[in-house]
Amino acid sequence: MPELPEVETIARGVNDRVKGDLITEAWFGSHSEPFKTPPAQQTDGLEGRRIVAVHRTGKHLVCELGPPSGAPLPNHGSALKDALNTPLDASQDLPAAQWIVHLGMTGRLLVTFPSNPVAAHTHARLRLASGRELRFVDPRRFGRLEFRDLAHTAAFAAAGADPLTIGKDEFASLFRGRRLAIKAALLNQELLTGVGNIYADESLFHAGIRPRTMAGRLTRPRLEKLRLALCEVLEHSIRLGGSSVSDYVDADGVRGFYQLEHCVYLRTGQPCRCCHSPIRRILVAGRGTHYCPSCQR
DNA sequence: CATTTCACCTGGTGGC
DNA sequence: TGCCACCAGGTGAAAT
Repeated sequence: MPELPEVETIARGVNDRVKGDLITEAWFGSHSEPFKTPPAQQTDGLEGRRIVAVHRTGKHLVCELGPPSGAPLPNHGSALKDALNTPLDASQDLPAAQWIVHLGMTGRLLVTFPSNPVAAHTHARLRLASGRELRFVDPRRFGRLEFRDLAHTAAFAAAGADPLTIGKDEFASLFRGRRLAIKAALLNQELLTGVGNIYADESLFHAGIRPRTMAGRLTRPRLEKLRLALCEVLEHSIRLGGSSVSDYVDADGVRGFYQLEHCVYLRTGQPCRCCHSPIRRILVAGRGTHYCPSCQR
């Protein structure tokens, strides 16, 4: 289940490998679910565009694309860097389109080569001028692919705030007056983007907060403790390449290691790493939720 | 309007 | 061994 650290890891890996590359050919599968923009429209939009950069916004991967074909090829290093750093007046250097990838539950964005065997449930293949191929694979098809032409559409923007950059006051105000469990609030992407089941459970453990605690009843010091725990957990996980609990892999197909650091997630019945009480599993907002009955009050 | 529930999918699990 | 009911969870639509 790709959440913020997994998506950040993939974004960095994909960016390192395809930044500056040219999309020569786009192929899409026939299942309708993954396409927020119709496949034909994505093909038309993507072919002939250069990938300026790939980054993460919440749980979304955003590929910033240059103008359609014919754009002069900058020599990879300096000219591209200039294009990224140039202020708003040089409009032809601005990203002219975006390809937005949401991985859902089981999605993968992989950088391989056309000769490599195509995995089952591959829904998109982008051939690149370098000889590489960018592939989107998603067995459950909860993921989404969207193309935005910035000449006609606004740039992608997340509804919620990024937990890594949000300040103390803004964080506290997100939960004021809310009459739902703090766990449910953490999962709400309109409040915070990027937090899913793993990091909600882990951050609540590190903050010593019960998942069912009413969000609006938490004191400011406890909310600040939660914000800091969330930052630490997310940053630590990014350093370890994310959590591989089911089938998550990065852009190169490599697993992460943060699952080894989990204190509560999927540790039902196992002793708490802190006090040795058995970890409990309950249902909150319809989702499996793990916590330590003694460390979290 | 805020909150809760459910459907969307497939692969993995466990019962028989 | 094989078949099948059941569950997982991110998101958005529908229900409360």
